[in-house]
Formats: sequence, structure tokens, C-alpha cells
Amino acid sequence: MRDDDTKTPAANLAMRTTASVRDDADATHKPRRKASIRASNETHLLACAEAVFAERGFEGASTALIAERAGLPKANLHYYFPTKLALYWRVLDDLFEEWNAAADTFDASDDPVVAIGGYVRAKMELSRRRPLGSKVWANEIISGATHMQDILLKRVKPWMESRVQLIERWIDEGLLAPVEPKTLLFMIWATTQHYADFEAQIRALAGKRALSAASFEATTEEVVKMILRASGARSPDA
Amino acid sequence: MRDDDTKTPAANLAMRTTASVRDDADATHKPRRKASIRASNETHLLACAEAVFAERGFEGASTALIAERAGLPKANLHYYFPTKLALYWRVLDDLFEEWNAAADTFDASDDPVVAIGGYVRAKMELSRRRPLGSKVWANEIISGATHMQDILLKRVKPWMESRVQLIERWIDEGLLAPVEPKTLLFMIWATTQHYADFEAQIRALAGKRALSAASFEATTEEVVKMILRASGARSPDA
DNA sequence: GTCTATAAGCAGATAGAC
DNA sequence: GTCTATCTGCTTATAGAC
Repeated sequence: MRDDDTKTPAANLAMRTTASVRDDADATHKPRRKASIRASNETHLLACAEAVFAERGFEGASTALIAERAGLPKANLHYYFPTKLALYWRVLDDLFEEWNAAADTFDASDDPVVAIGGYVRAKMELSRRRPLGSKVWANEIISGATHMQDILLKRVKPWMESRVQLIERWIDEGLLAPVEPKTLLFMIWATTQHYADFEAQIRALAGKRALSAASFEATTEEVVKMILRASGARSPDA
Repeated sequence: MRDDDTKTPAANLAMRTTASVRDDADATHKPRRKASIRASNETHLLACAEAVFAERGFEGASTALIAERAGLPKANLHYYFPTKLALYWRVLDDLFEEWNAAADTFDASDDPVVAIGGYVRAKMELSRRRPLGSKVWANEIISGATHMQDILLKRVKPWMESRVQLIERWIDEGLLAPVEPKTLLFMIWATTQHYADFEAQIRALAGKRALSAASFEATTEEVVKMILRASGARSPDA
């Protein structure tokens, strides 16, 4: 009944939303309580797993440490997630959902200044709100992205290709400088994710205050300005 | 006699250059041969260690795997490097030396177009030539930079602070847009290192040809152009 | 300087009582 | 659904013959 835990992240995406309500048809209150215990423990374990995978990578993370952080015996972790890999896949799934939500902001407007600016802000906000998730993603890619080929090829690549066409259209319309679209997208990803992934370096070099709420917002606007300048974006004439 | 292997990376920097010639005063040829065997084995082990640390992070890497890649018994690895941590520190040391060499290009000219453009090219070239090293560095920072505090605080921070002053001077002279200097430096690091660290993602999204020599050179010039535009750099009037 | 054998401990995963 | 005890194998590091 927990087959979904052993499938790849991409296969998992389709099934997961229905999983947490599968017992609700039952008449007694026991299944509902069980289901909510399950949901709450799974969520908690996923959050702790995200932190440990971020700090130590997949191979370096131990299920014992994840369970300890969650305040549960290691055997409970294996009750909810049969293998370390299944747990890891669930973490990657959740991260892609957030990535996907931010990606939507790219289509908020036909004005490249609004679209690109909004996307950069969304990615910066994601770095601020969920830096551990960004680190897990980065670790996975650095290690060769072996567990993410499905997500990259079936989800990220199609998104990128259609955004490349949109950028090329903007260039044709004279709303963007003649940039290589992929280079622009990579620059946006690299720069915004840097504030999550390289947090420790920024803290060491620029001091703790560099990551305070007010300072982070100012940095976000700096990044937006620089990316817009780099891309040569201008708003269409009204 | 191998005390240097157990010190921190920063302490190591000062001693290492003299270490490999310490037996040369000896009259017999034996010490020289021994020294060169040592040098060659150490170099080989360091290269293999860099690859394994890049793929799996510090905690995930095993000395057994490093030794196997080097074609040596594990005990030999421990003969040259007493602990896994000592080996890791030596790898980080070597990486910082390369980082430092690239950093020098920033001072090649008083013209911000030449200085910034040259630095971006040097960092891109480093990403192309030694992607594994960049990945080890990234892994270390993502994991909290616990083993790099010395290098960051004593070496990188002073360099950054003096470059920040240089950038502020350029802004005062009207040769750069009024950017936040640190944000510009972080954007340069993030964007250039992305081509090493996120190699697997680029390959999956843009295809293998994206990293061919000709294509990489074209991308480098794209990145240079975009960074220069982002910073609003212009050459001083002659 | 090389390498087999092994110590001491931690990893992922499971059995089975409660 | 929880948790102790345990299996099996891999981890870092060392001993000691050659």
C-alpha cells in the first residue's frame, strides 16, 4: 500500500495528492486519527530529512540522525519510509513542487520587465524561505543528478524550452537584448540560489546582518536590477 | 614529520611549498627517489580524493573508494594521509590556491571592463578546467563551511573587502553603475561556478554539446557580456 | 614504502514483543 | 502505531609481516 514510496520521484508526483485521504471513507474515527498521525509524522520526518540531506548529502546522511532529529526511533522512520532512498525521493518531489510554483510567476505578464523581475523575486523568496531545500537540490545536482533525471528531463526541460521561445520572441520584438536565453536562465538560477546554497560563505564574508529580513529585501531588489540590466529588458510601449 | 597534515587548511598554506624538497640535501639518491614516489602518490591520491569528495561530499566519501580509484590499498592512503580529514584539508588547500590565482586577474587593469571581464573569463576557465574542485568547494559551503572558516575569514574576506573598495572607486568615477559591490561579486561567483557545479543539470537540459570546447567559449563571452551589462561597466576615456 | 588482516564502531534495514 | 534488540555489511583506522 506504500508502493508510491518505491517509485521514482516523477512517477510519485501524480499519486501523492490522493494518498493522505485514502482511508477517509472508513466509518470509525480510528482510521482518520491514524491517517492524521501518519500525515503528521511523515511531514515531520520529511522536514528533518531535508535538513540532514542538506547538511550532509544523500550518502552522508544517516537514517539514525534523521530519526534522532525527529525525536523518533529509527525503526519508526523505516515504518513510514521503507528505504532511505524512498525518503529522499519524497523530499525531492516536494522540492520540485515549490520550484514549479515559482516557475509559474514567469508567465505572470507579457512584459519582460515584470515577468523576469517577478521570477527573480520569487526565486529569491524561495531561497530565503526554504534554503535547506535548495541545498538538497544543489547537492543532488553536484553529485551527478542520478536521482533527478526524470524530473529534469520530463518537467524542467520542457518548461525551459518553452521559456526559451518566449525569451526569443521578446528579443525579436526588441524588448530584450540579443542574449542567449539559456545563459540568462542559468544566470538567474545561479544568482538567486546562491543566497540559499552559499549561505555559510555569505555569512562568513558579509556578516550575519547580510541575511536579515530588511537586508535580504534590499539585496533582492539589487539582484532584480542587475538581472534586468544584464538581459537588457524594457517594457513594451503602452 | 607529517605534522602539517593535521593542521587546519590555513595553517597548511604557509608550510606546504617547502615540504616536497625537504630531503634534497641528502647525498644518496634513495631519499630523492622516495620523495618523488611520495610526491607522485600524494598527487595521485589528491586527484582521486577530489573526484570522490565532489561526487559524495565529505561525509559520503569513503577512504576505501578513494584508495580503490587510485589503485592502492586503503592502508597506503592512511600512510600518506593519517586521517580522512587531513586528506580533505589538503584538497581544500589546493583548491584555494587555484581560486587565488584566478583572483589575481581582477587586478590586471584599472579599466573595469578589462578587470571584470578578465576575472569572469578566468573563473569560467577554472570551471571548465577543474569542475570537480569547484564541486568540492560548493559541497563544503553547502554543508556549513565548517572546515573552511579559516580560509574564508583570513584569505577570501580580506580579498573581497579590498575589491569592494575598488568597485566603489569605479562607481565614484562613473565607470560602473551604482551597484552593491558584494552583490556583483556574488553574481560573478554564482554564475561562473554554476557551469562547474551544475554541470549535470546543464547536460540534462541543454545537451552534451553545451559543454563542448567551442560552445563553452561562446557561453563564456555571453556571460562576460551579461555581467558587464549588469554592472554597467564602461572603459575610462583615453 | 607496500599490503594483508583485523579491530572497533556505525550504517541501513528488520524481527517481533508490546 | 511504537520501540528494543539484532542482523549484516561497510566505515575509519591500525598492527605488523614483508
